[in-house]
Amino acid sequence: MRSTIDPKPSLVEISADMSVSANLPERVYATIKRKILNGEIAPGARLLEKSLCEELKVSRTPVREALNRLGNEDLVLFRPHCGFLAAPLTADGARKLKDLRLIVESKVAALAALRATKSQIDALRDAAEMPVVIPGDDESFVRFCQANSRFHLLLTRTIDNQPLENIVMSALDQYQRPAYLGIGRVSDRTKATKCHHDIVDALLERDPFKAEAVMSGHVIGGSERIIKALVEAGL
Amino acid sequence: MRSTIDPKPSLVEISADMSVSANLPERVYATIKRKILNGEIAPGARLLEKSLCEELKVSRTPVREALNRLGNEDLVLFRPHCGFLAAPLTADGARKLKDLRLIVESKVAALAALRATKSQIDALRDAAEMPVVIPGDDESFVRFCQANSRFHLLLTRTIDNQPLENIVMSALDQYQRPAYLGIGRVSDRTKATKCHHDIVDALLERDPFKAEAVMSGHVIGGSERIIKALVEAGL
DNA sequence: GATTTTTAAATTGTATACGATTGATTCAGA
DNA sequence: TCTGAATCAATCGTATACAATTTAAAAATC
Repeated sequence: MRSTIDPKPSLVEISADMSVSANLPERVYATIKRKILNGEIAPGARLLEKSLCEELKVSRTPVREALNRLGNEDLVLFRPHCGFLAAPLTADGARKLKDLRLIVESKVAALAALRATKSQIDALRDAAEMPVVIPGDDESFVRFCQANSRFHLLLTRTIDNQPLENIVMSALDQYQRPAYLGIGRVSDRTKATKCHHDIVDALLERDPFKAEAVMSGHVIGGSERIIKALVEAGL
Repeated sequence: MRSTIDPKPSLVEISADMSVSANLPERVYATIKRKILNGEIAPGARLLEKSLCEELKVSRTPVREALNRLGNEDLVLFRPHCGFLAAPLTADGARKLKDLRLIVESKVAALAALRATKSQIDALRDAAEMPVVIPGDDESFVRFCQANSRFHLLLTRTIDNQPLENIVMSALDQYQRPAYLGIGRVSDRTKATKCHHDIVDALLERDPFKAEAVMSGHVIGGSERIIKALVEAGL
């Protein structure tokens, strides 16, 4: 995410309303991003600058800026002289995303166990509980994903490191994409809630090893299912 | 770094010659980046689009694209309607960079111990040796920094994960900035070389815990010196 | 002399125009 | 009918023009 001098909002929290307020490039960025994440723009689809301009009623300048920023987040690919593509969804990509999350988030959990304040841990406990998912109800599933992202983001925030937050946010965004497309869309609410609470417990006990181990299991567990589903879908 | 479909070059390796070849936005990006990293553009300095255009003999479009990309790497800050600033150099920023490197690179080392192939480890052993630094000779110091970055990047490459590589590259770039400005510019060649060899040994022994521990020490050791120097410089 | 207001210059924000490159379609030839 | 080349349309790459905003400087007031 591009750095601004003013406080940087969390993507998870703002992506919904962002597309109506704020300045032009930000709005365009948020809109295209949302369309890619929720599958409105299919993986691998070509992104025509002109179409996006007409759709969003803006010129090419802010559209190109938005596409460049999305390129930095690996949500779109860029090929010189050929334009932009929505990033394809592949099992290999999901595997790499899992590795990235494993590396970053497991260690984040460990460090959080050493550093998080009591009030931060309290906030995490509140965020640990995952909402119920009603089968067939998209809304409830979206809420589930957002609640999960929120917990992971809140945990990352205890480290107080904006670039780190951006990395985790970006990974979580990408992580949700298959699910939004109906691939590997299993929400084991009980298990996720338990993992989150276990992590909170580890923080309270100031046990970095436990925090790291639980987080590793949580990341791997969730990812394996998605990777498997992607393989089965022939991706 | 922006994703292209074609293989992505390492910044450390190409930053020198990049500024003459390649396409326009890439060239502009590489040039401005180099100027910020080596201190030619001072930390906190305002980056006027017009000046950069005149200097590089291009229009504002590629310059703005480059500045946006540098914003994503936290090398420039962006304030709406006020333009871009070269990121200031602060002790707090260095602390956060240390945390980021600690989180990412320590776990990269651990994972590398589990996954690196024999030939990758051989390549790392070759890259472990750091060149001598002749006091007062900038060239030799630049070579020292590049050799260090190269080792860390090569280690990261064993994970085979482009976004991860980009994160480490970006962190290494920022990490070098104070040194290029003459702040905390101590090159303990012997110590660095030993750390690198210890990591290689850990990989050979397939010992993720040792790899992680050595890397943690290496990152913290190097950073502490720089943070201390920044504090003493009143930043 | 300090502070506020006004005014003007400079800079960024956005749109658009033009040239370069690419990819697709058509037409000719085998 | 299939292959290949040539042409054409569409899209991207870059530059530039104009509008909106800000900063800073100068003047006026306290």
